[in-house]
Amino acid sequence: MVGEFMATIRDVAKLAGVSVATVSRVLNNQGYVHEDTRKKVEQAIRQLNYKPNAVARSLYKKTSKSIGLIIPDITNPFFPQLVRAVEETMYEAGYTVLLFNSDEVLKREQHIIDLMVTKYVDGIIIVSNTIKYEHLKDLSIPIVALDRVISQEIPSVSVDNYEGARKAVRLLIGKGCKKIAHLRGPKNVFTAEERLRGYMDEMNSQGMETFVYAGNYELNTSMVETMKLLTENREIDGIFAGNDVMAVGAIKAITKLGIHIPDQLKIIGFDGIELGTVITPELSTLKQPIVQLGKKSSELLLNYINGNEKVLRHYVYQAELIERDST
Amino acid sequence: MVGEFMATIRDVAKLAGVSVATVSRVLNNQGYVHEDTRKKVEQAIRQLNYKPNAVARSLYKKTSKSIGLIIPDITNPFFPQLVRAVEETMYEAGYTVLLFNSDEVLKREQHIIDLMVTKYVDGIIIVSNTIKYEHLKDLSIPIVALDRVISQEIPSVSVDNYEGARKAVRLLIGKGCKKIAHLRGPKNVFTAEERLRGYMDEMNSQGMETFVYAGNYELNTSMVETMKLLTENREIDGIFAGNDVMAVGAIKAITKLGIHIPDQLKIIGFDGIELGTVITPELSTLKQPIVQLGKKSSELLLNYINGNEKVLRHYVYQAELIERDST
DNA sequence: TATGAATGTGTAAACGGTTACACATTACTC
DNA sequence: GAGTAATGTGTAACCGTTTACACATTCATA
Repeated sequence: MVGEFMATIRDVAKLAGVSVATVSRVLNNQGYVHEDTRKKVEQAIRQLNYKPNAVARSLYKKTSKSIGLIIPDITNPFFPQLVRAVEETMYEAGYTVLLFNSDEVLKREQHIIDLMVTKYVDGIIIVSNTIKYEHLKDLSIPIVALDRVISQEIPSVSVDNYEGARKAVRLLIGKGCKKIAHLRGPKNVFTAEERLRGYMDEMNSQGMETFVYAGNYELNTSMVETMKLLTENREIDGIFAGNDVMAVGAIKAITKLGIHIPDQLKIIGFDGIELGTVITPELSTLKQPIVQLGKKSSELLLNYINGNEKVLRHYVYQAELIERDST
Repeated sequence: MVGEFMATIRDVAKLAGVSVATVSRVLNNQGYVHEDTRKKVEQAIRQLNYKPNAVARSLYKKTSKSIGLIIPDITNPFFPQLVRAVEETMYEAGYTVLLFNSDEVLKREQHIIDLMVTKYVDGIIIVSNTIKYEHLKDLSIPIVALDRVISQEIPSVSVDNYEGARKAVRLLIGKGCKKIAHLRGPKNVFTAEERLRGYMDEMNSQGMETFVYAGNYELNTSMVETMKLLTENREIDGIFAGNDVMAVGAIKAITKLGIHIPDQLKIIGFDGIELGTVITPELSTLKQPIVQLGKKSSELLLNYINGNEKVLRHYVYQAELIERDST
């Protein structure tokens, strides 16, 4: 691998008996280089186990072959797959990813962005509800918003949460549910608001009464809230949870209460994380194409970095209804 | 934030009417700077919204305030917490983390390491069974092995899998299990081998017959294998699964067969991932101090980077027995 | 008051690459 | 065979920092 001594381009040049410019040319495969010279240089490179210094290159080129990925919290089961997809795609394109957990704290996000600017990252993928266009508009590096659209001016890759929610509700109705509650996600979170809106619109269009319960996309509060919901309102026979994690929490509560799923009560989640297939009963859900989201956002960012993408793009995917045992 | 124009140290110097050396001195808070001069410089810095260029700094200092983190796969539920803890600790110390998923493919790991060397990362934390001391010995940057010990020569932070396994088996025996099977993890994986060894030793020391079934730390194969195990050998009344994911797979299979947990069969896992508390019945397990592992490995690495740590250290944590509903 | 230490500042050379430009040489074209 | 284009190579400036060194000035001490 690499020992204490690291050869520089000058060492290679000396050994090969050429100038550094020539070495650089063979390295980057550009400009004219005589075949014999190239051979000599390649030989010297091998002999010294020379690897061009990425930092020096960055300094001159103002590019680092790395991108920043800001997510709220990798511990949230939605993100590992997303991160994996991004890392994978970027790695194949020769880019390194700098990972940051922001907890959606604006101050922290801003600090992270400043940091990345000084490191010459070539682009940023961000998942955030707190950051707004005004915080980003002066930035000179490409940014894409992932999973949430931040503003019309920032390219994005996301899922149609509204339509997905309507599909979820429609399924429950189709299965004969008469009283359908919604365990909503946190306030001011884009995806949660959209899913709530979808629920409301679909319910209203069917002339059904709505029951909305607070939640924050987390398991434990969802358990508590479900307990409350079911004791307060015993005729509820369908629950649309704001995400799979909440649905799993709800299932725990429901099971604890001795209510049978899906006979007495049907439940559906949103996201399509693995957890849903692991629990009993397996969870029906609206599956987001997580890997595709990660991949597409990476490709989009790469296109912007390379200047291929000239117009602002917003990609929207549809969530896929996956029916399993909970409905 | 940062616009198209990025001020350099020369711009600051010019505006403040001093030399770049002086600006550098106030920036790094070292050497003598007259109070009045410092004021002027700080004023200029603010005025230009100047942020020192990390890349240029790296080039000269041969340091990047970043570290590499190589894990097999972030998608494996053990890793998100670990990654979070590392990122957190590093961020607080002013370091950025470069994340890589290696799938434990040696070629890829080596390539990643080469890449990091050219990027002047200050250190590496690696989780790997494939990489060996010989691949690392020529490296001049600090490395620490996480979750697995690679060799005596590489500092490490890990868990006592052997003793943990013995504790798990002892619990099952204490609960009255007569025939205890082990769903083992993948061959040649350090943690899996240690847990197997713990199982064997504890069983043998109690004069009990052993039943070992193959597995690879994954859910689906675990389900299949459990089905096989229970049809082949109906008297099994205790299962020690190599990790929690396998335990969850086993529980699914067991539930499907209509066998009641924990009355007819008890099961215990290893890891202490969140998943275990989410399923029904909640899983008994040997909880690894995942956050501590991440934190300690980061601190250890930082100490090596800063030259504080002079002797090679191996930290070993004990897994904690957590009894829940599956036993 | 002479002298050395402490304080304050600037110049220029690194760090390790890339590339504009200049200068040769060789290959075509008519 | 002259003129032009294509090919091949080197020199040196540049990217934006840090720091060794030199040089001044001020301060303290005997």
